[in-house]
Amino acid sequence: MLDRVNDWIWTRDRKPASARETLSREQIATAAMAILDTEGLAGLSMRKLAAKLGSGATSLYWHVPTKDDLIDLLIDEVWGEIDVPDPDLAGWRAGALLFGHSLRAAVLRHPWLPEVMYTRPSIGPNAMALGERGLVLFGAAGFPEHEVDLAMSSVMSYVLGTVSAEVATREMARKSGRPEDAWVEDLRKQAETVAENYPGMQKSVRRRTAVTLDEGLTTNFVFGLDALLDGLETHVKK
Amino acid sequence: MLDRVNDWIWTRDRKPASARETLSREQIATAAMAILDTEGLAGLSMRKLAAKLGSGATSLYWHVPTKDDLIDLLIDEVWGEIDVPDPDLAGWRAGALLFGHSLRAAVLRHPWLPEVMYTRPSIGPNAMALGERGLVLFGAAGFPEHEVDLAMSSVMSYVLGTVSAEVATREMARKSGRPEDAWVEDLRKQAETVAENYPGMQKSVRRRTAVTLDEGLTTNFVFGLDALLDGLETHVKK
DNA sequence: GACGATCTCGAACGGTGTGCGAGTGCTTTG
DNA sequence: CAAAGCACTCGCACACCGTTCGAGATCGTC
Repeated sequence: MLDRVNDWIWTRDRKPASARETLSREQIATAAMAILDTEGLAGLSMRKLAAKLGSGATSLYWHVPTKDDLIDLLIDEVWGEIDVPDPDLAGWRAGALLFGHSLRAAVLRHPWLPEVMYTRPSIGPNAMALGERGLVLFGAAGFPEHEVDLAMSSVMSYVLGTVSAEVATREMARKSGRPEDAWVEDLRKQAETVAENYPGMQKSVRRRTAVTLDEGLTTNFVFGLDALLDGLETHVKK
Repeated sequence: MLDRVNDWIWTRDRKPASARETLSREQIATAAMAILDTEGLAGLSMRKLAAKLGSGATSLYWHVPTKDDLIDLLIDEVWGEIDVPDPDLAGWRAGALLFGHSLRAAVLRHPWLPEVMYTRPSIGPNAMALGERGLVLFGAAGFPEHEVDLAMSSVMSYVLGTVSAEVATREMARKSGRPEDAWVEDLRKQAETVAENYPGMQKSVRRRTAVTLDEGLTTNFVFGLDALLDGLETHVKK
């Protein structure tokens, strides 16, 4: 370079340990997460991701073995966002409720999760830590030992199942590009035609569309979670 | 043609209405279902499907607008396989239990379902009929009217959530190519290393791998379903 | 200045879903 | 019997995908 002395100073003043400016796995992961959260699973391609980072597509493969591995990383990142309260603070029931809501919120923040989470094992570090804290929470409730796993996994399954369906609905609304209440109204009209010969479904659709989308989905979620926890509570030894 | 007279007779003797032998939407659907059930979602491509039917890939597009539409068709087919008992026969609780087991069995028969069912609405004819019969079943239980939808959908969500995770496990075992018990043993070893610093998870893994894969998954499923139904039952007016 | 490690990346391979338009066989009409 | 029109098939091509390979650039270290 022409101005070698200044360049020397510059580069010396910057952290001398870090070599040239380079891609990192963390950088890739956060960029990928951003694309997933805004454009969904179908919107994430290695080329697009690389473009967002201003690099060549195949450069990514030096930092990440495979697209699937990258997604594994991101899934585990999501598991890391979930709150599992200490049972000493709020007690088991309240803790489980909080856990459920936190799990739901995380999935709503990352609506691509249901599409991928059922196709691979969850054995990343955050998944492990989540499981451990969950076992502590449910262990403190007083279930017979062999039921602790069962209780926890039934709550997780309920929450993930409900919120997966919820995400599907919300994504449809979002992708339609229309205002949410207008979309609900459209849906009602359409469903009423489709459900012409099904009086029960007719009424059901009408009931569901009588409230806000968010309100309806939340009520739905809470109702089932409460019922499940009610049922589980009868198993604890007092 | 050379033998025009005979040809005339031949063609006349065959149903004159049906024209030449041709592809049909049903044919395509059943072939696609077969591929999905044996090779999974990733194993289904339009070219492979066409090859299986002995036709050109793009011929399919005359009968089916799009691959996604085809999958919608197949999903609705699955909904059609599910049993929703008449509440007069077995009562609500037993009926709901049966419904849950039937739903689980259907998903286990079509393990590709969780990967796709959360990405689209279910408004096909079979989905509608299923919903209607479900509402009848849960309606007969004696829930307050506004809770009928909630109760039914919580059961569906629980079952689908649980069985989605179950399918993920089973598919992993299947794809490993090893005998099931050997795979479980491998999993136990691996999980114990991964969960090194998590004593609760350690014990949990050991508990889970102490029984058959099938036995463990079934117990898990039944436990949560029973608990949920217990919780729901307190809502019915006696 | 040379070497080895680290990192980037263009070209290419074998796949994907699907639009287009030409072609083929069958039925119906003149 | 010919001609027209419909129902259906399908090869080609396009734009995209994940990923491999190997050549190159840039660095710290001897």
